[in-house]
Amino acid sequence: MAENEYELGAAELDVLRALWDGGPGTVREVMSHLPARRRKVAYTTVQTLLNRLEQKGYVKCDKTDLAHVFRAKLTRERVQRARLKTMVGQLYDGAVGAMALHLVKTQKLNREELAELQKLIDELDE
Amino acid sequence: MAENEYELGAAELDVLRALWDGGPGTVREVMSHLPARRRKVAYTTVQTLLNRLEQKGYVKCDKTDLAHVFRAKLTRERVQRARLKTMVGQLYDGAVGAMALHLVKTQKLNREELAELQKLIDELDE
DNA sequence: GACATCCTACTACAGTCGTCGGAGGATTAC
DNA sequence: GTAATCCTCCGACGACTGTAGTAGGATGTC
Repeated sequence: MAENEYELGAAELDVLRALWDGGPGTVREVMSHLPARRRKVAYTTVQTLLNRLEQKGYVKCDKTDLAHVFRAKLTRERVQRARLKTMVGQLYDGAVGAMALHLVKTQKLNREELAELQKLIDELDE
Repeated sequence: MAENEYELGAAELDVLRALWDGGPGTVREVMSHLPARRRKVAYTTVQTLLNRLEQKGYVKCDKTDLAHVFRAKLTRERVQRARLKTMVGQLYDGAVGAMALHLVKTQKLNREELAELQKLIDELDE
């Protein structure tokens, strides 16, 4: 169960992000933290998404009050890591280096980002 | 239409990879280049996948011979780039630097990969 | 020419995802 | 206390995915 970590659709992921960004909250609160492009979905849609997320183990739900309070169970980092790993396996045959290179090369890092990356490399390098 | 570039399921992606890896080929040839874990699917499954890929514009199909010959229309790089971009948007709020950092930090690059990355940074840096 | 074989076309089916509506219970506002 | 609200629960529906079976045409084999 804890395996299929990356099995999240785009809408589910947006809801999870709303939880990460806005902290725990009710359906309505979560809805208000959705990214703009997703803001116009129906209340019950968000509710459904939240429930599915709960079933999948990404979210926990406190049902003591009338309006249930949802809270992310997995951190953003955890999900990021899993997705990264999936992608490196799917598109780079597991070659992390190739993916990193490709990322830096094609997605235009600015000077600061490059510097930071440089620093990280130096640290790892000694 | 050319938009939903990343809208590929895992199985479809594996088929596309088989085309990238093995070059153009018939259903049967493509099947033989599938990654081991996907090797046991039925012939017609691969056929269906290939046809869907064609409908989506990822693959072109030469129908002159009895056994049609399929060929990838998009390069691996193109798809990688699109996926990277999607992911950076979905999970890093567009912060490419953060994603690069995270990738390098959590997915364990070896010494050579670090060196290569270093070289790339140097090049970009001047 | 009859049979085995290979290939395509079409259909199907269950599971997931995104989306919501309606029923009906709880709370609030008069 | 009655109406308006808000919330949850449940069911649904269409699109997309993964998977595959079947019909039937083309080809090769004796």
